[in-house]
Amino acid sequence: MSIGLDQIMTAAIRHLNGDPTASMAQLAGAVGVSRATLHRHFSSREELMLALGHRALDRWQQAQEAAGVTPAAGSGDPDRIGAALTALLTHLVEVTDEYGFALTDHALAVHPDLARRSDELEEREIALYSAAQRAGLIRADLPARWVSGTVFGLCVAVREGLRRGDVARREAPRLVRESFWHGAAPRETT
Amino acid sequence: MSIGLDQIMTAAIRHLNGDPTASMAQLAGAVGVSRATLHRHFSSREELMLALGHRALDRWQQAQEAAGVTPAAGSGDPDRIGAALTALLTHLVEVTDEYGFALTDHALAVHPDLARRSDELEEREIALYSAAQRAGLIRADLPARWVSGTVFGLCVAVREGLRRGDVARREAPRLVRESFWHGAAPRETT
DNA sequence: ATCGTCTGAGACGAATTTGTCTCAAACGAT
DNA sequence: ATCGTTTGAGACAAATTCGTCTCAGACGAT
Repeated sequence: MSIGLDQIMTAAIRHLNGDPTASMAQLAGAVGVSRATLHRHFSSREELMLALGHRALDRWQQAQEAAGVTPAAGSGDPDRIGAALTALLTHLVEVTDEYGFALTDHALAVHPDLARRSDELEEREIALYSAAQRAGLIRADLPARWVSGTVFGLCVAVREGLRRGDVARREAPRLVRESFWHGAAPRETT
Repeated sequence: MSIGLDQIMTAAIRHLNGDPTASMAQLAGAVGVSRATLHRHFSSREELMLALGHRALDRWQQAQEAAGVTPAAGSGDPDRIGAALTALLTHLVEVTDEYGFALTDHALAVHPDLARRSDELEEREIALYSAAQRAGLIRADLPARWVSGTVFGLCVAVREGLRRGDVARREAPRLVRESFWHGAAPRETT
């Protein structure tokens, strides 16, 4: 069996998180495999990036499913929607930690298949934010699409913070949650 | 005089905002100039990118100065600090609109000079956020450095929103302001 | 021990990009 | 009209990356 696809992809992603422009040779080295072997698994660089992109989207999708995004949005139940939102944010932080480079990599955003899937996943989240607005959990004076954008922005912020060591991994979920819900203004202390 | 450096850089940045991996030939075409002429002004690609990076940082610095970031932080006056924060957010949105690609471009982040300047500018903003915390304008249970990160994240969100047409240009400042200060939770209606 | 499979090392050509160079044409100022 | 400057077009070599290929060695199963 030698080496598994998963190990290759995992190591490649880890390396790409640090250097998004790494060549196939660099990636092979980082994986601990010869360039020839890397090409035996992924016949071209684009194929590798496509696979990595799909993997990142898989994880994103799993995060949504684990949080019960779509069922919660359809239920209209404020409690379920609130729970789904909280769970989603936590899961998204984890995905960001693993697949951070995918957030801003241009090559991925350009690929039609990935873009389509990404849009699809985003729409599901927007549906959740819309449902949350109807349930009174999220303010209605911000477009749900923009709310989705702020979550994306917070993920980028987490990625940067983790990369530079400014943010402790165990603190990240709380920071995102607090910033997402309440921003930077002081809480109204009762 | 023929063509000015400013025009070249402006056109190059505009094009790089859409395609961050554009080659010198593509940039020359976008500028409306031959590749030879582009090389007469910037002897290498790295030199061009360095100049563009410095230009983006210039604009960022101008935004800070126009908002009076450092003086406000030093004054300790809550009113001045609050005004500086509001002004800063507005100016940052403008800079993001013009130099969005610089937010996430890897080549720029890697350059030592640019990284140093960027860190310096960020520290000034963090000083403002710290001062705002001491003045009670920003909650103290979030690290000032993280608050700076959220602003960065909101800028990335604005860039994406503008690029995809999800966010109207004139709406952007309000969205950023609201999200930064109060997040997505419904405002406590009095 | 042998066979089949997988791997690493490396050579190879193709394609792209970069930086340099030359030369002819266009342009403006005098 | 002429001179000096600037430009565009294109040729050129060098470097990098990519994808393919070959070949020898390592490995496990039988």
